[in-house]
Amino acid sequence: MKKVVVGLSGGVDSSVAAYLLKEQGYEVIGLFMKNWHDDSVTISKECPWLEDSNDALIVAEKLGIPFQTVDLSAQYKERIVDYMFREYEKGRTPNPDVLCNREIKFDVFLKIALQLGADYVATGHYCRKGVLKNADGTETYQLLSGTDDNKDQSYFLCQLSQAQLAKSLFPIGELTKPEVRKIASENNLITADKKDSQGLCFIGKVRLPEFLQQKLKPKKGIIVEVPSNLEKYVEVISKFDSKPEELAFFSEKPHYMPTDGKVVGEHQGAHYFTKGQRKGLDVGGTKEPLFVIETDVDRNVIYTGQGKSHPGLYRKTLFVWNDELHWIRTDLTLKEDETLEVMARIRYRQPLQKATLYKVESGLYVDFVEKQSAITEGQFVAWYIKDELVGSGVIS
RNA sequence: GGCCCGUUCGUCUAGGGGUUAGGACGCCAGGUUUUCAUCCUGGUAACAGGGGUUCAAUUCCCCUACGGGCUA
Repeated sequence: MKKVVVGLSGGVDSSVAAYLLKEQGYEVIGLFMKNWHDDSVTISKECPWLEDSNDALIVAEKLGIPFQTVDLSAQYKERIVDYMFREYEKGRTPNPDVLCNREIKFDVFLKIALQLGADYVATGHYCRKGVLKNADGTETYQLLSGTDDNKDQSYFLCQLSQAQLAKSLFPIGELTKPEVRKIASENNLITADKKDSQGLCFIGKVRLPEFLQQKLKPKKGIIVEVPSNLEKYVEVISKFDSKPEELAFFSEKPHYMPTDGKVVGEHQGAHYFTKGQRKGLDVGGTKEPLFVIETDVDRNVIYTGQGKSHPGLYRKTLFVWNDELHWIRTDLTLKEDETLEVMARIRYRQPLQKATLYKVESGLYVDFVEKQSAITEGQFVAWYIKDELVGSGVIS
């Protein structure tokens, strides 16, 4: 009998995942990860993890499976929280949950599971795993989107490797959220009606500026409103000698100066803001809302533009450096000058966008057919072929 | 120092003898969302101050405080 360790979070999804594995005849062990204790930074109720671990325990008892708790908060702090601070400090916007999957759930946690003698780990992610048989007898694993495309969470797993996928199971990937809840309630799992968790995985909802203030001190700076008719936005019709040259041109973002607009307000630190952000600027009196179009953490200046369609918000092409480029399907890795037609997204739940990948020596261009709003450095771009996530990278 | 104009939610403003004084942006609160954001719904909030006229004044009139034009 195959042994599976399922990460029970205390939510419905992982509860049902455990239930289904049990039904399918696996030997199932429930393992709860505690990764965060500090309630002082979260918005909602205090001690959410205590309630969650209790629920996980009750579910495990109900299913008649062994249950354990592990405390990974040291690793979580080191690999996720510190990474967040480092990225924000650089003026980038990290995605801790993508990292949490790569570094914690499918690394630290996976290793613990294997030590417990498990063949697999399982989670309550809405995604599926495909297996391709190779001619030489080996297998290639696919990360496929969840059947419920309203809940598809493949994006958050975009940094997993073949080795990690090999050891993973996603029991609820074929189900929709309502179906999962139905199964939970039919089997009297107490998590059946529990509200979906939101915010940072394991930490919960936080007010980012307050959270970041633990490490990044406030620093007053100016907010500049850039007019939408700035000369820098005028598209120069240029001739390009090569495709890479053209892509380099379109992936370039405007280099703003405070003199490109007028000062409309003051902020408490450019590194607390992210591109595309509207709330928190505290600047009123405009006809349309102001959106952040650029943050300059060196000069500590935030550049904004008025309205959803401000040209400063849009770009057609982005670039990923080689060392931040990741292929799940290593067999599909592009070589220099090769291209690939894909569907891509730059944020969780963003509808997939038509794009072309173009590999150059130093990295990879992702060239979208439609201009994209708020392409943000530090976030992950993930590309798909049909329903398969084949690779991803950090936007530079 | 004489004769004109302006002062409305935090901000930009609409209005005009009887209005729940409207909107936008901001802010706040919910909702959506396992990242950051976005997005949706709702809420908060104002007639510079003091006198008149009038049944009634934010609106009309007269002063007092902050912003624009001809004049010695």
